[in-house]
Amino acid sequence: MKKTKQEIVADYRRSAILDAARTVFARRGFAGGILDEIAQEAGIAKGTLYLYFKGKEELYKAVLDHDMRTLRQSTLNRVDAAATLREKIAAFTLVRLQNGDARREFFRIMDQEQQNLTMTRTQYSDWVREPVEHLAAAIAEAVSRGEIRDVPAEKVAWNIADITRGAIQRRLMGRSSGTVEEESDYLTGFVWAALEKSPAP
Amino acid sequence: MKKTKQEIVADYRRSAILDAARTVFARRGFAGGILDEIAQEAGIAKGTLYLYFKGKEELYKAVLDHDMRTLRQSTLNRVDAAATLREKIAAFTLVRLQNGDARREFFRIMDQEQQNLTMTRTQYSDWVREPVEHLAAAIAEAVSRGEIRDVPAEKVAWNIADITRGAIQRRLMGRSSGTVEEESDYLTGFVWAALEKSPAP
DNA sequence: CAATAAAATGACCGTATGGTCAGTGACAAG
DNA sequence: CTTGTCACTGACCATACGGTCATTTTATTG
Repeated sequence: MKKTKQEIVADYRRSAILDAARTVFARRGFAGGILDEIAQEAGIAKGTLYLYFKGKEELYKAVLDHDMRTLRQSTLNRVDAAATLREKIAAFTLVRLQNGDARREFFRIMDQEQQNLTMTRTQYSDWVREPVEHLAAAIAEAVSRGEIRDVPAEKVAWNIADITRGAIQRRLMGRSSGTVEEESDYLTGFVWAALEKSPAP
Repeated sequence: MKKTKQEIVADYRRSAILDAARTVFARRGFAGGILDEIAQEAGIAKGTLYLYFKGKEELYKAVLDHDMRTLRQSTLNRVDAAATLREKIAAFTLVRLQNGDARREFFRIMDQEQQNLTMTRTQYSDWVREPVEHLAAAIAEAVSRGEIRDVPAEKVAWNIADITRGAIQRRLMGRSSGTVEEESDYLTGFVWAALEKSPAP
């Protein structure tokens, strides 16, 4: 069924509001984010916000939902598509770094989002955990195949997530000059050196 | 010169206020932290807060100042005291983990503190950077001595800081069961495997 | 074009909270 | 005991902000 003109306009408004909200929440956090400012940024009046979202909290959740879902999905896709463990690690770091560069504002929100919104935290922390656990499974399998050293798969997977996040943050703060590919290569190489059984002398 | 009774009481008040503020800011962040709540937690009236601090921002900064200074100092002491690179890495991870366990509230604030208080950010980011750069120097030196592989010292130092921070966060969130010593040993071992020149097969 | 419906607006309201200050009382000095 | 000082108090104020809704603007229909 074709979209009516109203639906198109409504979709456009909705995403304009989400973009504005992302910008403002990234700048000031949840508690500090001001709805008047979001409305202005979106080019509408404050009252209009309430035609599309129930209130501040729902708006915030809508931003997080959308962006985290996207990040989770693209990470899973690329990690699962990779054939070898090393490629999976490279894929993981690269997707995250690319996302970090492309959607700075969302990553700023992610950093703050450590404890707020306790109600829905389980949901979000699942979305964070899932890709890491896919990595962990691949690591465990590589260990059992004897491809790499005997390491605790889950811990290592989280370590990979941690150094990737750190690299992204340093990029967001303006340090670190190279391309995301270079950064991903470096990270993958570092981790691989820790996993390798016996590098040639 | 001996402290007068007033000075003793004043010191006590001051630190009670700092403790209360740390608790509340850790729970609700800067924007959400309520001065009435801090006063109640400290067992004083709100007006009294203003006898000891100029306002909300100064109070927040006082907490961060005190705790970050302490963390920076204890990290530097222990890292610099360690003789070998491996011991320095172990020292770094261990102090941070110990601090993470002992001062959960401060670390929760740290996590949130990514962009607020832009004025003083340079100050704080120096305090974060300094210990990492001591590590980096030790790594660079070990590289030039041929003790470890040829790695980019600064990057590796930040990677160590990143995995340590991640480990602390997972502990704060209630996952991860072992002692801080076990965790530190694991992290050190992981990093060392990545740095080692040629492990015996 | 008129009539009607739908969408958007922004002035307005209530509440929460950072900050103030006139008043209180505990304590020290004499 | 009296007096003066000063840390302390909490009622109070001003402001900011989330949320509402009567009114206005825009779109649709006949």
